[in-house]
Amino acid sequence: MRMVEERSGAAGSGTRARTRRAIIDAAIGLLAGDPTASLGDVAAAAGVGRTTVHRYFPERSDLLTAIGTDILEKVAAATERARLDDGPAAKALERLCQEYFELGDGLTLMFETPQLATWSGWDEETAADQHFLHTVRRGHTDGSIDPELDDEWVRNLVWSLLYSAWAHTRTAGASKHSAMTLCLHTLRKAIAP
Amino acid sequence: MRMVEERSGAAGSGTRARTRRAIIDAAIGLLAGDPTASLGDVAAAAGVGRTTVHRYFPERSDLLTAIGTDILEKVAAATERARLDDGPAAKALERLCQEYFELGDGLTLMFETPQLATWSGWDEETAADQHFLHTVRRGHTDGSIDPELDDEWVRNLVWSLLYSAWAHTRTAGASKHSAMTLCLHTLRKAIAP
DNA sequence: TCTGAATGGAACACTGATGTTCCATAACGG
DNA sequence: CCGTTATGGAACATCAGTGTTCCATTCAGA
Repeated sequence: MRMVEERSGAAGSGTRARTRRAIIDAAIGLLAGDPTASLGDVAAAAGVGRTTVHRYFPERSDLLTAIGTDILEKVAAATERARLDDGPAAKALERLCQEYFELGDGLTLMFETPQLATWSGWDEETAADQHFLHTVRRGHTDGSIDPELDDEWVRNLVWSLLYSAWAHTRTAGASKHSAMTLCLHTLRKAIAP
Repeated sequence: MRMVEERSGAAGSGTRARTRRAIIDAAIGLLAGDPTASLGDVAAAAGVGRTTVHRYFPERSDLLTAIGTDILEKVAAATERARLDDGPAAKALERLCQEYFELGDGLTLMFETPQLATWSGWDEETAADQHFLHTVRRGHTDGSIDPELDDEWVRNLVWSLLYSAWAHTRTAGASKHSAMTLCLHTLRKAIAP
């Protein structure tokens, strides 16, 4: 008999948690490149047997859900770190941009995998999303963000720029840093009043 | 015995050409929403039997190739219409943006379907692509485009903005016109020196 | 009208992914 | 060190999509 560790979806720490993470991380990296990759591929990428993948995620959809949840958590954490309420809203968005950029493949997945969006907690406005939109509106009043630009438009814009930045590192072989510089430079000019 | 009409991939005009178009158009609309849609779904969407689809495109990859070619042609035509060499480069890009916007679902497909990009004539620089990059560099010298912005970055930026604009019409339920206005407004500010 | 072209649908074989079960082995942890 | 726990791999049933063949029917156009 063992302690009940998995009470709220978060597995206890130990061997299981580590394996679980390995599978999710491998899946994110792999699916970002090819959303149709098979579970066998995921298993291979994670360095575990296909059976083990099924042991942790009985159905493919279970894995997708876990990935979705995982990314949402990362987004929430990144939003937290950006301290959106500090200083001018425009500056806050730039900080957020940098934080989100670190999500890497998770970013690509959110863009290219509508299947993830199918899962429940997505278009239902996240707390992070609400916070983002609110910050844009704050920018409208504190004069640091162009009032012509809709809050939802700014959100879409930020995501697009981030996607572009990643694409830029791949297609133009630019360094992460220079891509981020271009990204921030562009964002700053785009949202300036 | 009949005239040899299909000499260069472009089927002759008549029943065959019309059916072919119906299939390609349906496929573009469907795959934009779900890149994994089956050929049976495509057939249903086109209002033809699955057998007929296979008659025109023996393998799935043949259909994908045809779609890729079709979109490339549309892009080329749109580039033509934008008259990139007329007036200030920045204005030229705005015109191009408007033309590309009309590609609709084709736009989404180019973004979300790397499988299409797998096919030959993609990252091999298209004439349209060359023309685009050249126009950006022209903008650097004629002073209408921020010299800080790499030509490839501007290209990625334009595509991202277009994608954002379409996403905006869906998520925010904005009209095509207002989305385009935001898009152009943002582009103008982003590339201004 | 009349003929060849175009189509739809059924039936079939084939393939790759999925999900399950079972068992032997390896690793972990007390 | 030993028992519990986790794992890998093989074998299997199932399923959906794919691609093919054949035939009866419909349609287009001369």
